[in-house]
Amino acid sequence: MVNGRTPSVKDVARSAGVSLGTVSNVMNRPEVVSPSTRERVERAMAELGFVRNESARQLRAGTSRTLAYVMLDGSNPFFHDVAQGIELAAEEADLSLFICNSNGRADREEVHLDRLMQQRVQGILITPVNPEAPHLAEISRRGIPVVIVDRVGVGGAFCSVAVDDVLGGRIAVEHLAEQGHTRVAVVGGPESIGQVRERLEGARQIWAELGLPPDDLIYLPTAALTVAEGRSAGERLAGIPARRRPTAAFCANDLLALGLLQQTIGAGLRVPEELAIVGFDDIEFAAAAAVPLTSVRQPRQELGRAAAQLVLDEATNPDHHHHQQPLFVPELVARASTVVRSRAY
Amino acid sequence: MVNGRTPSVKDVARSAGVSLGTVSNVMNRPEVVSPSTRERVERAMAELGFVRNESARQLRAGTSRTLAYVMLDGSNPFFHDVAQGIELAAEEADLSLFICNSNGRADREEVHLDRLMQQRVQGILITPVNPEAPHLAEISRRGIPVVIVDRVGVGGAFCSVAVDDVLGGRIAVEHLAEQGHTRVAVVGGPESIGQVRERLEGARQIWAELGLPPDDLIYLPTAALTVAEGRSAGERLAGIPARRRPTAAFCANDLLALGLLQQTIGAGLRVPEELAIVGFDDIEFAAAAAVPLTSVRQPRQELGRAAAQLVLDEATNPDHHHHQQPLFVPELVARASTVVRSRAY
DNA sequence: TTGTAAGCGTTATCAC
DNA sequence: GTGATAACGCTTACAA
Repeated sequence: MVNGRTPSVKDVARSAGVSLGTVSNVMNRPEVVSPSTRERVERAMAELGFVRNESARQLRAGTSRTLAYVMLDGSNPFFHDVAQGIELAAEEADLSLFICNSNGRADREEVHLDRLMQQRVQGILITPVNPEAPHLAEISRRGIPVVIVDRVGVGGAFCSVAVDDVLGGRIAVEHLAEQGHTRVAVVGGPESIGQVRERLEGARQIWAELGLPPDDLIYLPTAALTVAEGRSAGERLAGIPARRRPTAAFCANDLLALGLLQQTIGAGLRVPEELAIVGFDDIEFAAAAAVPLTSVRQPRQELGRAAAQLVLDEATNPDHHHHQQPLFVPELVARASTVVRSRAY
Repeated sequence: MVNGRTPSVKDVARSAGVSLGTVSNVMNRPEVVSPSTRERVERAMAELGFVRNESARQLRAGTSRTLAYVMLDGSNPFFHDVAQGIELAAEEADLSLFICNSNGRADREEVHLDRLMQQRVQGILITPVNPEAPHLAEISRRGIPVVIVDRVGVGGAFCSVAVDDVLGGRIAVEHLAEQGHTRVAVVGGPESIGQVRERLEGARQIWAELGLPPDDLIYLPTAALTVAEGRSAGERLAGIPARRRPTAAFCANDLLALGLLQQTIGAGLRVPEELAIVGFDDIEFAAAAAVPLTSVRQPRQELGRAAAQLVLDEATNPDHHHHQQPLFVPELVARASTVVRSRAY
């Protein structure tokens, strides 16, 4: 603290009896300054409590040290796990991570993106409300690397990291069919969400391939991917006459599945004996449910980590030209909500 | 885009045929520039795709437009709800929010705080690993407002926003006593976490006041506040001989309670008939459990919002001198995990 | 109402 | 190995 002001390189230089450039060298290329002066400078820094001003650094250097992730739904732990993976990768690259949450609203998303551009972040990771929204392309055109997370960018306009959602829907329903179910509900919505669309599509595909009658795959649409909507779907399910009622349900995500599970058990039905349930994402709370939930596992942290690596490559590697769109393979984790005897978590 | 470079105020000025200062005025004090020039400038900005450089702004203006929150545990939804409350308040003040996660590790916390100081954030909200750590006081001394969230700052050194944890422990155990329980387990740890210490202390206080024998309040320590530790506590509980076994448990947070609930139901016991369970925090997943969980509710978003207001007050109000430490009153939300008939969510 | 110019704290390019 | 010095893009007096 120098005279009420927070100390600058200039103050450090004066206090250490060296020039301003030397102080900068100590911070940015320590190998170029002699050990003795370096030590003197470092002591001065410590004494004055010098903290480098990142704005000035960034302005001069023209390069920021932060990445950003714009989440789609902050109340879904899935996205926090993704964020955690990004954070790990960012940490390794010695970068800070800005986490924002659009809460599924396009206008909030735009506000956040706007701010991030002003901050000149080094790259933006985003699970977008709509991957085709023009502002995303616009940002990319400005030279800020954009990577779509948990969704495939359209037309190869961006790098993206995602899981094969269609395949995910297939293995979920295939698993139910293997358990002998011949009337299955698919629960999810709104279909404006791409992930939902594809998971449901996968379910329908495999159902047809298995030669099962289309009418026995019953679609229960929901207004959102939330626990509450899962409960409401459960009530609708209960309203179906017993001989037409599905014996199993595939939910487009774990939040829905948890809600459905709660409603079902609360109504006195046994899971999986009277209703088997499969979720999607495999968040931690899926395994922690009273009846541990079978779920289609996404490699949550890995998704984030891979996305961060892609964005860094695009930011720093001059011959990053063709956008990459790796698709991870989802994996079914069978637990007690579909398998009668197993108590495995 | 000018010449491959991202356009600056200078470019806008030239393109609009005005001076650089006028462009700045359009952004910062539009009322001072005539409508016609303003419109001309705005058109030029749009045409060039001008985006203000926040680093430069911050460097010159000496004031940053971001707040930061350092969470204690990113895998606990409670903290995300707090963060959401902060974000709402930040949004209203037109500020960005940096979210970091120390994951309970002091070293990660320091790294984050260091970065935040370099960014010259306007204020730091933190649920610290240890509120007495010297680096917190150090930051505060430098003039960056620090507000402790979900914990009371020691010795009035900081503003803080928290819930009365002792009271929370009291109402939880009082509720169990009212339901007729006379042997109760308290589950939680490590005691190095202040919140845990106080919640357990409240439980012991009321137990003594009710005149119940100390030996009938059985402490089951845990190594962390996680679902897995809750399960493990459940196993230990099951190992207690039936006539000594508690008929109810108070868990220091909902994650533990959820784990305990799962283990208990998985072992074939009925909740609440054979074991009643109370959690703490009232995260969304508490209400969503198969047997909806009774919990001590913290006003999660409100906590964040209040903390943000405090930090802003400290940052902008010159006569913010005495640190405020509002204590919110926790509230018991009774659900099916303790109350036999109720199916209320 | 508009224009001019002096920095903000840092980095990087040169001479020394 | 070290020390001046010119930017970086913006805000804000102050002058016109």
